[in-house]
Amino acid sequence: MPAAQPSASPDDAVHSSTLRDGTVQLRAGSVQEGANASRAKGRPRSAAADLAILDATRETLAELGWGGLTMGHVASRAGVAKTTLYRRWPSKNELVVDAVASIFDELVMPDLGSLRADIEAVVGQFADLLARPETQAALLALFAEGTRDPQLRRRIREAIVDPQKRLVRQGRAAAQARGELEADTDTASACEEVDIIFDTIAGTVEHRVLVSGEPITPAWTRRFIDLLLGPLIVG
Amino acid sequence: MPAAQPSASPDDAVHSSTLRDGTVQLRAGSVQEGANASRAKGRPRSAAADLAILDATRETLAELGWGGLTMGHVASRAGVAKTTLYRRWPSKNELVVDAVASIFDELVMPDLGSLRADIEAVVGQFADLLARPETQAALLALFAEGTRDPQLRRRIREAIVDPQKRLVRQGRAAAQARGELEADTDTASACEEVDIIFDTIAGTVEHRVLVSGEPITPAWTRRFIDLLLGPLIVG
DNA sequence: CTGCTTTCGCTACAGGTCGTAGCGTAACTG
DNA sequence: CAGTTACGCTACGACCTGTAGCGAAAGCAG
Repeated sequence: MPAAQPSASPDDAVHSSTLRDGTVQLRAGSVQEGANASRAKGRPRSAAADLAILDATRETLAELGWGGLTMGHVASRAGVAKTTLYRRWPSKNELVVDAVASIFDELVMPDLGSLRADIEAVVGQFADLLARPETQAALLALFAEGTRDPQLRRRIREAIVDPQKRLVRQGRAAAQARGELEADTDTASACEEVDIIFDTIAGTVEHRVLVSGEPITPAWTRRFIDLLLGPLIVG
Repeated sequence: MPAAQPSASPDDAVHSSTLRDGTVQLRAGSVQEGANASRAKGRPRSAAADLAILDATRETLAELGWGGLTMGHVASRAGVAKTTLYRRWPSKNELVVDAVASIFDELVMPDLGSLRADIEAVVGQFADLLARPETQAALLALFAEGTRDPQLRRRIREAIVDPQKRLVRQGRAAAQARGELEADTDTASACEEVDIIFDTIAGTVEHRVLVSGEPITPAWTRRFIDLLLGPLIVG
């Protein structure tokens, strides 16, 4: 269990989330402003090193894939000592989660005036994302590790999966406002609906691209949406 | 690229499938019975060792997961020298493909009298399969490696993915015979339809179980099928 | 400016895995 | 019997992991 110390270090929360304890700390001025509880005593960590490491991780991932990604390799590529990596991330998995999570933030729900057009646009964005080498190499490898390590799976869900469910919620809300979808009856049922739709779209596109290895063409997207948009349309 | 030589050895085809050439040979008495073309000169390979290795692979996979699976570990567990593994499989990936492929052969299309019931049954079988530790540990890890190695991806498709499309074809044919689905207009379009349906069902269930980490309940299955069975039903 | 604290890069290390090579032996064929 | 091939064993070099110790650098408090 080599991951013990870094979570005790005060600034693990710098990269947006928890390591193993449940607490999430925002950066900013911590609890009391003047006090600076346990921060800012000695030499501060180099923010430039953080960025260089994450960039080097993404680049190496794209070139050599998951198996070729070595902590030593990333370190030398980032112009940083290997020990510096281990001071920030306890293992390769955690590093890659942080390096990859940001990629998915570029997905947006456009609101193009119809549910079909909205889904088509998001599927297209997602397909483009999955076509990139670093995403391809990282995503399934992360998911695979997640099946073994519940802690890691939780982190993946918090950092990558769950945030993207906003797309489904936004798309549903827009379609409901247009009258394309019925309004929600109860909240719990709506949540399950969101989960199902998300698993369906994400799972199908991932399976198509990453497993079957076939590209996402506009024609395919149309047929896929034909399959989905049966019982959902109200009129 | 250490995987070059073993494929030259004459009996790589012994384990049920191809290594890198496209040919698939069953074991049994090979092509001509008396002739034994290029086989049977020296000491034959132990079939018991093959089975022991594949069993040991599945067991180790279930216990230690992909990361914990070591060639040396598998060898000693199977009561076999490590070199014997490398004489048969060029790498861990290839070994695991063979060890896992057979698991999926147990899926069957039941023909229960309605399309909904058929899908429900197959989804249930698939969910049970994905709940097993060795499947969980292996499947995503294999897919992940496949994104890096086109050769391996082809093997995975041939050994694991494509064979299961029979389920979709059988289910569609049965539903068409019952009049639940329209008959196919042209063959190419039907093939694409099969691909889409397969990616959708497999991808969604995998995403639900392996990524979201939520169980497949009967209620979930019903809602998922509600989502699918819109435009497909003819009446 | 002088301590105090923490991070930095560097080197070295033990432990483990990979995949191969060489050896003597076992099994099977003609 | 000789010839051929697989077998188990041992050893090996190369690589990666994650940690430890060192001197130096970078901030902050007084």
